[in-house]
Amino acid sequence: MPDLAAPLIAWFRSNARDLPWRAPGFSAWGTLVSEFMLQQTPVNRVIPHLAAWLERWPTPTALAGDAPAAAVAQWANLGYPRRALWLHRAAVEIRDRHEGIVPRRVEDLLALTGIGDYTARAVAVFAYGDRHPVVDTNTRRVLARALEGRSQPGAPSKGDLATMAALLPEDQAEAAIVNAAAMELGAVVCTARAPRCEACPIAHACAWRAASYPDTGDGRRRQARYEGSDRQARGAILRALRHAPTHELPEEAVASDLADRAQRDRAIDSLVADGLIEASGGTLRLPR
DNA sequence: GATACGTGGCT
DNA sequence: TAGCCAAGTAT
Repeated sequence: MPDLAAPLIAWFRSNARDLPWRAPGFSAWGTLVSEFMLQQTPVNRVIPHLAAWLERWPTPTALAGDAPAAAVAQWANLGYPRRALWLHRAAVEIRDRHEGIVPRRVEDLLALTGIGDYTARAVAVFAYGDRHPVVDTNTRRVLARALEGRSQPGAPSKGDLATMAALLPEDQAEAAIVNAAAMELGAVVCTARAPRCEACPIAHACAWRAASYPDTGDGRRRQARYEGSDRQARGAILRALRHAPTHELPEEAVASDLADRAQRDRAIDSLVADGLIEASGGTLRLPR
């Protein structure tokens, strides 16, 4: 296997974006919050929301002491609002089980609500400097191309972690950089749509390039249509509640513009089931 | 393992 | 413009 670590490290040292969570002294809590926000939301949309969030809640305990409603409202238009609820739950768990300190062990991080294989290792590596493989969608695409000669990765699997682990240098600090560099490369050079191979530090060792860029992107499912969907209806209801003075509104006033009554009721029921809203006496509100 | 889950920018 | 895409997780 070619040594990808050395060129990745060199490239990252001179090309890494100046992102807030890479600033020296950025807290583990800040890293955790940033990773929650970055779960499926683009970097540029996260940055201003992250700053506002940390100003309001500088510690897990501060967030845990506030109502879930405050978290869901502050989440604004970042998307997938259940992440706000999960982040609040994680803060409560950190306060109650870890004395208010973001845990360092992957096992403990995985036990927190809303944290999976990616986020647990991202916090352990980027906040605490420990040596673990960190694999996100960018890294999976980079590895699929460089090592397998495929244009897109296959389904996520535990094997991804083993593959990345095999590329990491022994040195802890360098291993962390390789993890970050693989993600960064996928985000800005080895992109899904129009990769900039002329700027790639590992192009010389890339199996996809050597194979003349075959299109192996078969079998990819299309994202469901959003316009007119139940998800859009949920979003409209939540947006109305976020903007309401006390985060509550009469059920009849919520999303009255939703033409499909059955769809509105479905959306309300599913939001209640998810814990994102509460319903009682004809009133809808964000969770207290 | 497939599916549900927001929102907005880009092509 | 309709579709693609974005630092995933839980069920």
